[in-house]
Amino acid sequence: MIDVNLIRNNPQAIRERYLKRGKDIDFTAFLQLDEQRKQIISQVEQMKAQRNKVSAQIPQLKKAGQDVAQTIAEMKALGDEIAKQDAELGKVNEQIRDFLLRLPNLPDEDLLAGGKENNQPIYTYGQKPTFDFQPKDHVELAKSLGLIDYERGAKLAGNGSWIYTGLGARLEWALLSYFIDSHDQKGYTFMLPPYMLGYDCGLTAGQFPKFEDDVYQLANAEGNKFLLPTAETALVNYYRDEILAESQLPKKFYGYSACFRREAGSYRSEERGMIRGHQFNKVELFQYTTPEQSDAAFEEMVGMACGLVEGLGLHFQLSKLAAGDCSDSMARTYDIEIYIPSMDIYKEVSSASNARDYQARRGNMRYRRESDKKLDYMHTLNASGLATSRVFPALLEQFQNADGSVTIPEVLRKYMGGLEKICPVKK
RNA sequence: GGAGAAAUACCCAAGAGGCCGAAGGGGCUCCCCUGCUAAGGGAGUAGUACGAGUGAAUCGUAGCGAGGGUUCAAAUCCCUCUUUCUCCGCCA
Repeated sequence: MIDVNLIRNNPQAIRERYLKRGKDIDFTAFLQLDEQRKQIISQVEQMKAQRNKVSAQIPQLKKAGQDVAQTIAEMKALGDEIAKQDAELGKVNEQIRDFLLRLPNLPDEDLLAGGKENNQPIYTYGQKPTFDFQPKDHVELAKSLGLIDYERGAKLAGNGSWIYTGLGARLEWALLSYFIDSHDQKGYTFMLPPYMLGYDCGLTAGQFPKFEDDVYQLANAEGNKFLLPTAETALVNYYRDEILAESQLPKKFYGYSACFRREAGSYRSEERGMIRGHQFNKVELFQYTTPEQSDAAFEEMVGMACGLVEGLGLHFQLSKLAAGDCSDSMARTYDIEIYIPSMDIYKEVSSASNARDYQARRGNMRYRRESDKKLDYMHTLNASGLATSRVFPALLEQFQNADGSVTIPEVLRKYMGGLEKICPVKK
């Protein structure tokens, strides 16, 4: 949610900032509603003040032995009018709230306008691997090495599901362990959140009400629960409706969770195997900061995510996303795109974003400033660190050898009993 | 899943339709006394959101877990929900 005053003060300027996202938003009707709201509030509060005043007098009049029937009748009428106006106000407020909740975040000023085509690669690590043999894609590799069972995954849970088996499970787990150890060394606190979250979590994160269909809703759970699409959705709600002291910030967390996404209507046919599934593993970095701290925090988190991929020795590029390609809740996003040889494209394994105060406003998460003791909204930031299930296929493809084996990166070996190489299984 | 109890300000806690924005403690802040890591006395201590006003002050409205309802008037009565605790059952 953005600051309403921005719209009140200069709707044209805000409209222009949204145009960078490719969204033309007309605030005329909203501003009328906003005026209407103020009018009703003034009226209804005057009436309530009157009612409070007279109600306080009634017991005194009674004590004095006066007849209060007439006064009570008047107050009854006033009460009815108040109820009517309150209902009207409720409706207006609801419309205002809905409008604001559906507004995306304002993109940072320095972002290029437009969509994907205007994303800018700003850093590259390593280079495209070259093979003096016919390289396999990750699906073939995972099968021949006995790491993934796609068929039985589909048998159990349908298209878009797979099962890690044996060394495949070990490798996935090794990646997670590597990420976890790295983040812990940087002073981030490990969190394991619930996977089933209440509706308000989605509201704060910015997924709801606009993108309710992107997640799995739990039909017979108590309350309005859904399966989290990322640990961010949980972590961003940790301090919902709370006020922290400035000295407590920044708060640095990372969480692991399986992530569940419907991916309805996705490009699954061109994305074989584990590139896009309904369930995948991801470690997520998260920070709560003051506005002054958030730029530095963003750089730190991008750096950590890049560091992980570099530690694995995988070729990737870092892209600064154009305004229209940032997700709705985010003011700026950098993607780490890892190279997938079989597709000859770069695929996102990490998305680092600064939401600024957008999520904090939705979740009412504030801090008290030292300087003037006033309350202000925190900034929230997140970065995948990393999506294991995207790194896995890139790793298989980039580190495959002519004999069909895959070399395990140095940093993962201690998590796999020192194993250096995974070799094809004999049938 | 079944039965019961509870939710009040930073913390503990009173409160049972109007005199309650809320007694009393504790803590914290300031002041006095004393004088020196003790004790005593006094004062202050909802924060917040919204509206009006404005450099400010100030006024109003909401707010006793949340949301509804009854009433001229609700912390107080009624309904729904959430959370916590105790007991039983079941289970990793």
